[in-house]
Amino acid sequence: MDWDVVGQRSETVRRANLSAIVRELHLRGPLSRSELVARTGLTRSAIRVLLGELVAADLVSEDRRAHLGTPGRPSPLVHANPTTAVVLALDIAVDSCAVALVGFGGEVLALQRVDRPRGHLSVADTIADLVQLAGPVLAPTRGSDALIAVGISVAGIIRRPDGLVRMAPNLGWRDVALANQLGGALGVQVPISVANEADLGALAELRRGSAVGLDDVLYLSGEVGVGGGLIVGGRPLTGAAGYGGEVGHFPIRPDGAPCHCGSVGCWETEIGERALLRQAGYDQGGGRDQVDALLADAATGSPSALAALAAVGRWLGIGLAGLVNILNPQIVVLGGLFHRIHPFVAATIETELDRLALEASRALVRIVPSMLAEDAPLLGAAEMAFDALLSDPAGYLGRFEPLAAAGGV
Amino acid sequence: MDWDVVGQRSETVRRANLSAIVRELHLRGPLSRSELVARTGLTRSAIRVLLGELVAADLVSEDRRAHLGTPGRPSPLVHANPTTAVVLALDIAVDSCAVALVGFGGEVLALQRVDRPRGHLSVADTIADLVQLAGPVLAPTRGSDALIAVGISVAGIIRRPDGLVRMAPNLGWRDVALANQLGGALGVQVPISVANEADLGALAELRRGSAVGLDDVLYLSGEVGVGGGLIVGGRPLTGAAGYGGEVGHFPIRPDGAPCHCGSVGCWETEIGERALLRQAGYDQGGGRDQVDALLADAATGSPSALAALAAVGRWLGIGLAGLVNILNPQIVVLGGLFHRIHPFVAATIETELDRLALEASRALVRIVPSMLAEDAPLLGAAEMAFDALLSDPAGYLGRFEPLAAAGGV
DNA sequence: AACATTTGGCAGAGAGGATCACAAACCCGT
DNA sequence: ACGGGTTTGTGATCCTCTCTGCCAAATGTT
Repeated sequence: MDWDVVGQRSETVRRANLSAIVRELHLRGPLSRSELVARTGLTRSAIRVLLGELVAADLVSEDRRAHLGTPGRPSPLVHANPTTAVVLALDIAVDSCAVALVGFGGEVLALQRVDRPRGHLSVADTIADLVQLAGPVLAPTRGSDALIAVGISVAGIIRRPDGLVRMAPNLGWRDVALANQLGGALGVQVPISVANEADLGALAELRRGSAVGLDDVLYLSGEVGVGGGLIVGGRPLTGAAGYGGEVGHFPIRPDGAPCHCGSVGCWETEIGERALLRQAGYDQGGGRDQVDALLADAATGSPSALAALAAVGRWLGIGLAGLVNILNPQIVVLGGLFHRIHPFVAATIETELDRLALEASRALVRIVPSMLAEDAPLLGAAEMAFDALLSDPAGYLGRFEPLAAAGGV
Repeated sequence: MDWDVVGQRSETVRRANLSAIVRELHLRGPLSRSELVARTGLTRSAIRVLLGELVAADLVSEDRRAHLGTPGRPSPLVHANPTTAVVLALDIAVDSCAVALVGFGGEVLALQRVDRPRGHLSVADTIADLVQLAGPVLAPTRGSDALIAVGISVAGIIRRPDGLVRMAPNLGWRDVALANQLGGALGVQVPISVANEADLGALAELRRGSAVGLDDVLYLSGEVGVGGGLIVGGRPLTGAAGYGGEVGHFPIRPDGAPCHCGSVGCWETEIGERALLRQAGYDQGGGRDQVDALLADAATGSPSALAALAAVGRWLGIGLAGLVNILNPQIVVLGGLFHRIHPFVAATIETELDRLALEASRALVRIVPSMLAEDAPLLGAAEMAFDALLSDPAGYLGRFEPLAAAGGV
């Protein structure tokens, strides 16, 4: 049921403390030793020993910090080494594919995104595209042990914990064991995890974006469909099998239009890309270019474009009011399509929230556009890939030591 | 952000292990020592030392178990002592008030419920009623240190962590600091926690009811209003300030009827008690008696009663489909009103779920009536009151020792 | 230049669980 | 009834990890 039904021992303490240090350095950036002491509540001695191991493993480095004018012996600045441990992140979106190499500490060492024609691309073709894209990005890591994991974001319903792609309607996929196939194609031997694009967008905003430091977050993702990523009490809501967060398929208008999912009146049918384009009189299947055109027209005051945005904004507000009531989040982050239309819908959303949401929850929530924009799911995939290192650094300490690896015991 | 940013030490390990043992005994009932060894993963030696402390504090006892036919030395049965540590639970519902005394291990030592006329009862009157009700129940604990905490369930929106009753529309309360007032009136010096009735119903079903052993649970509560209690990843979803779970106010029919909360088309306006009674042609304000009459009529085949139940069942299914999509729970537990009408709506709900919910999540969820029925929130309040003991038993070890208490150090 | 302040370094202490050998208590077969 | 096999409780000792306390180092201040 939870971690605490399993017995703890001294080793557990070490692991937790090492994890706390590594997590702080990865998430909050460089810190002095004394700041680490303050943050973790450990003593200088304990920090020293633990840091010693991390330094020996080349995961972190200590630098003499420039004098900062305070009395007392200066504390060296500890920072994560971005090239000792890196992860590969992949994003399989509807209009594009992307790949990134992210170093421990969060530095983005490389990032490539290519647009793709919309439509049902086969799994094999997609994998070929990704391998081609990842090749040069991955090149610097060949021959070293720096690559520790791969994370993949997919616009679809993904089963946890095995990462099976149960259904990706906009890709035309069903029950695809993506991790296995990609692992072989990429020629990497590290763990590969797959997750839903919205869930990873939420994780990215939580760790690197507009929700840093918060515990209860709703990330709303708009690709062709509408997805949601939920952070509850500081941790991702996955549900029983990883299918949680599908807010786009709440039947918000049960007498409304049929949804491609088989249901009727889903929120997506009112706020999705197709709904927006249809109401504004654009080609529903046109995708990204059509949305660009719509936004350009709206900027020049086109009444039909503005009316369509107002309608979508209204339905956005209605649905968000319900979700705010259910989840009582501190922040709602608008990603994807909603990030792009945010300037045109922000006021309407606030109005609807005032009208419909419970006062207590309403007063606490802010609605903001995504900070990471299009790259949120990609960077979230990287963060997911770092999770194993962050929660148990001890398991990784042996693998980076360049000297100890050569010599025997 | 989370527990693991704070440094761990040996003492933490002891606390966690003690907590694991106490939790197992409280939640799973009597276990042999060897079963505890298996469950916690600790060694016999460690279990022995930890149990020694618990026995010395009189929190648990060891009995020679009746021989059970297996070879090897028999392992003594360890069980929680129900009278060493007890909690008082109070339930302030719309139609009734209840009080219970629950012992460590979960035994209900006393339970009293009294009906109350519906309407706006003052805080002072309610407190007086509760004190009168609690008096005899609490009598056996006077003069001892057995009472460790009080938990209160209220049909309203409660702020965490201080338990302020922000709004209880069916009681007519607003911003009531209930814990302070009740503590004085009851004459107890122990911590008092207050929480929402649906949240506690969910907790009770998770620990003692139909959701035992599950991690993702939606408890749907129907008093006059409709509330929800969510268990996500094994722990309660509270949201940023404790207001989470208000599923009754999802705008499921935005062109529908105004809700007393100020919004329009809330789920509650379609499935709440008033909606049920209205559609069946009964007095909306009649409350419990009217519902009983409706159910009796439905049992004899009354078309209007059955039609109203069918309509409510349909809207129940529609809303649950959305919630199942969002939360991907393993189980949905119907409490309160929905527990009572379950036989009449179960089939309709399942049909609507088949029609509207995403296949992946739909396949995993079961819809069941509450096992604990009317007492779920009350028993949940008791479980909440036990939380401090379960998560840090070490803090309580000193207070029960009858011998050590007398002699000083 | 002397002092105050903060921090790193290091040895010893303390806490807590694991290990291991042994004894106790049960079963079963003869 | 008796001895072997099996499982479990007991207790001494060991191992791991952090804390405590003292000293040295590095900086600012007077």
